[in-house]
Amino acid sequence: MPALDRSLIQGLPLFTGLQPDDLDVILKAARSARYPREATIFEQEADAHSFHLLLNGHVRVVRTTPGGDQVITRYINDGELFGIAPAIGRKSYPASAVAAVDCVVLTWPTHLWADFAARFPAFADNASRTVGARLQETQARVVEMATQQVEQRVAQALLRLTEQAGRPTEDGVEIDFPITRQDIAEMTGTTLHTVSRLLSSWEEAGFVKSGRQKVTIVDQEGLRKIAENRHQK
Amino acid sequence: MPALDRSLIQGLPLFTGLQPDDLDVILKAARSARYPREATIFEQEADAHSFHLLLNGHVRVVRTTPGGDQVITRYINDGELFGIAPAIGRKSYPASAVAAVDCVVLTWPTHLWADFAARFPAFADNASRTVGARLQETQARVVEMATQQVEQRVAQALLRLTEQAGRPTEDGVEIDFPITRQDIAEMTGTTLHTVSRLLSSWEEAGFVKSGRQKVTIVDQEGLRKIAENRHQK
DNA sequence: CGTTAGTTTGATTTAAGTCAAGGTGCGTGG
DNA sequence: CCACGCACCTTGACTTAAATCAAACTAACG
Repeated sequence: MPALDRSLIQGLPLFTGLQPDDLDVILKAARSARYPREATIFEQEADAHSFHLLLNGHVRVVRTTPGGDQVITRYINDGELFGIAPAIGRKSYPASAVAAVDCVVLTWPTHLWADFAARFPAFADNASRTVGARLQETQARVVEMATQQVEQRVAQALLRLTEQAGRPTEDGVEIDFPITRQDIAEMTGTTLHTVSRLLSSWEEAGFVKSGRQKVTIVDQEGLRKIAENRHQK
Repeated sequence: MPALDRSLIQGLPLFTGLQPDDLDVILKAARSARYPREATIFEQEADAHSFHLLLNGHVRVVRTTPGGDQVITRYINDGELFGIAPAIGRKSYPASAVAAVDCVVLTWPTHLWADFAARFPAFADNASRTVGARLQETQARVVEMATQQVEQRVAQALLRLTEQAGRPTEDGVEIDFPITRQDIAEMTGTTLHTVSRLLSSWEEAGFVKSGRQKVTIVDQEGLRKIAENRHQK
């Protein structure tokens, strides 16, 4: 196995403040793996033996309820940590992680988390900032779910996706991985039917273009008006 | 001003693993204050100059949306940190904190967070576990909002409140601070009318007793059946 | 080229919000 | 100490957003 090169990770926010030597130490302990589209990286409730960093690709984090409903907790993008349950004292993963496209992932055994945190304060710091940021985001989402209508939530979700995973095309900004109506429904707490109707009507109004597992935002400002409930009905 | 005694905080999970001397150092930097019922401890969007520990009482954390809707993010109970925005790299508070009853609060200037974290690894660790736990909780709440009906969410909210702030009485377990129908609505993303109707029907069924700003859970198991959607309609 | 996963759209139902009006317990000021 | 007023609570009637039910269409993949 060729050694992993530190250039893979040295630009990442997670590792700012670390010495090149530190990166090498960290990388030496990592295992890298590829996951094809739709492969499961880890399973909800499974023993949390590892934590992960997404080098390349997009990962869907999904919680399944006892009743069988699924909710997409978040999408993980290039350079982000995921499956960090162990870091916050959990024995098992609270959600499953599935590759939305072919992915390259670095993986470390859980017990190294504490080592890294102790040895590299900047790492501990950055990681804790990551968790903090996710808490903020998640709380914002609770507020959204509590106060906004489906239409606004779906518009907001699309805007966030374009920010995090948008790829400019001639028509506008396309979400850079395959995403179904069902996926969008699971992100926003609605049904695929409602999402389909919304996309149809937005397509008619010229805000988006969409097809099978594909959404392109044509008019961000227009969508933002919907998200903020400032548009003409 | 009399020095704060370390016995005030030494039993708290937040400080496990710290030496008595460490506690003294930490306490020496704290300012303690009392807040009467309904007093604002800090305001959303305000400059986050301090972080806080609730010694005694109950604090409501509330987010207000641009549209003026309010959502109760969480209740803080004895011994918990709050207003730790600075810890996760925020400049301003993302929510307001209001005393639900008369409260005693320890307060430190924000800049000490980094000092404490650097000087007392156990503190950094415990705090980071706290943030992690809140992330878990908040994500669970998103799932709830996305998949459960109002009835189940309200039942669940009451069960959580009794766990965190229940006081046994002859009738059952009473929530240990004044709480309105509106408050419960703001915790669960519904309206005071719907909460009122639910409480009325549960009172009739013998699951709860409630009055002005007061709720007592009489039959936890019964409520749990509702929360998990296992009850006879 | 057939099968299946994903999508669309119409019709109907329903959970919960909104609108409206009174009722009631409690703290305050006279 | 009492009564006045306000904050909180209840309940009925109606409306509506979004779910559910149902069916057909279509793109991609093997």
